[in-house]
This record gives sequence, C-alpha cells and structure tokens, in this order.
Amino acid sequence: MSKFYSLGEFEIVVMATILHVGEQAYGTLIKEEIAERGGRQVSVGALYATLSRLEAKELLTSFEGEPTKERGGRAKRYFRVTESGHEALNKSIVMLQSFITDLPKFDHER
Amino acid sequence: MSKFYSLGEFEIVVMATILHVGEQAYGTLIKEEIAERGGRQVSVGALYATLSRLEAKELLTSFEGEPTKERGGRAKRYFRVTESGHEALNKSIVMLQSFITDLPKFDHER
DNA sequence: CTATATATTCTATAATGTAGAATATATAGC
DNA sequence: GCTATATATTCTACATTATAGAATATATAG
Repeated sequence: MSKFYSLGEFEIVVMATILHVGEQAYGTLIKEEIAERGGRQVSVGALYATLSRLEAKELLTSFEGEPTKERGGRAKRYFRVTESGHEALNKSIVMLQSFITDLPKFDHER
Repeated sequence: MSKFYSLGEFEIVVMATILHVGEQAYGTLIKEEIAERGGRQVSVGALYATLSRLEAKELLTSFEGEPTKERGGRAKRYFRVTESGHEALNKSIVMLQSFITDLPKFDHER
C-alpha cells in the first residue's frame, strides 16, 4: 500500500529526467540533462535537495558508484525510480495532461 | 518587457482551467472544474491563494461581477488570463512536455 | 430580521523550489 | 608524499508554492 504523493513541477522534471537518462543517472549528469532538455538552469542545491526528498518519499532509491576514472573525484550516487515512484509520476502526468490538452486558443480581445 | 515566471504545478492547473472555463471563470466554478477534470480535491484556501498570487504577478486579472440571481450570496470575482499569463503558461507547458514525452517504459527489474 | 446560500478573504503551516558555499575524494604531476 | 585540480555531493539558508479550514461578506427567501 503505497501512499500517493502529488508531485511538484520540478519533481516531475527530475523523475522524468532520470528515466530518460537511465542507468547512468547520477546527480551531475541529471543536472546537465535537465539544462539541455529543458533549456533551464539548475543549481546543484536545487537538484540534490529534490533528489533527497524524493528518496525520502521512496519514489527514488540510490546507491554509491565508482568515481570517474578519467580524472578522479568523488564517487557518484546513482538514482533509480522505484515502482511507487513510477506510479506517482504517471498519475501526475495523466492529471496534468487532462488540464493542458485541448487548451482553447488565446483570444486577444485587446 | 514581461518578466518570466516559471509556474508551479498547481499554478499550471489553475491557469489552464481558467482557459477551459472561459468567460464564466470565477473562484468557486474554477474549483469545481478542477475537481471534475482532474479528479482532485481543492480547498478554497488553496485555490484563492493561488489566484491572488497569479494576479499579483499579472498573469491573471480579475473584476467584480454580479451575485448569483438564483439564490443570492456574495458577488463573484471573475478571472482572465493576461497576455503574459498566456506566455508563461505556454512556456511552462512546452518545457514540461519536453520532459514527459517519450518517457521510456518502466523496466520491472524485480 | 433571521435563516440560508453563495462566494471570497484571512490566518497558519507544510512542502517544494532555489542558490551557492562548504566539504569530500579521486588522480596527476612533481 | 604533497599540492593542485577535477569531480561530485552535502550543507545551510531562505523564498515561493501548496494546502486547509475558519472567518467574513453579502445576497435572497420567507
């Protein structure tokens, strides 16, 4: 019995991006992918705070990976969407679509 | 020169609903339409707070109308989406669509 | 003038969104 | 082994959005 959480706008972006990126999804790469796909700048703080909150709600899980071999640096933390994360994302998307599809055209009355 | 505001999830819902409802868009009707269209309960406080914030950002305008003739009661406050409101909504939708379209299927690894 | 229906505003609080500094940790090169 | 540097995440702080429900306003019916 998984509790339903309605996702915020940025939460939807983050969850969807992890699915797009797939197995290689870790913080910095997710951040770059969001910037590229959405033409939108994201601060590290914004992203990691959201990742942590989604993990706390069990919509994501994470595990430690290896540091980049090329040049070193800190180890990556990889993220996966959980099954209830998928449900929450799908529900949020379906719900949003019901509002944003077939929008009447803007009627420039002045 | 209109400043761009990225809309929150509920803000998108509210803006889109006003467009769907059209000329008759006032608080209580918007609330009912959201409940019906999205299968989602909305408290009066949640809705009016959002309407006020959107109006403060000039993404909506409002004007006083007449009270309901059928039984009386307080006058309605009608809402209209402004031109910059339209822009903001469209940008938010396009941005979101770039994330939620062509989502890879969930791969039930366990 | 009181009961009731309709509608919005007010008061509080929780959750989400956001930024940037601080920290951790790996490799390269001397 | 140090030091510089690259990579990556965590921490700290605060702003904005989201949310609920009580309180208030105001119209008509009787």
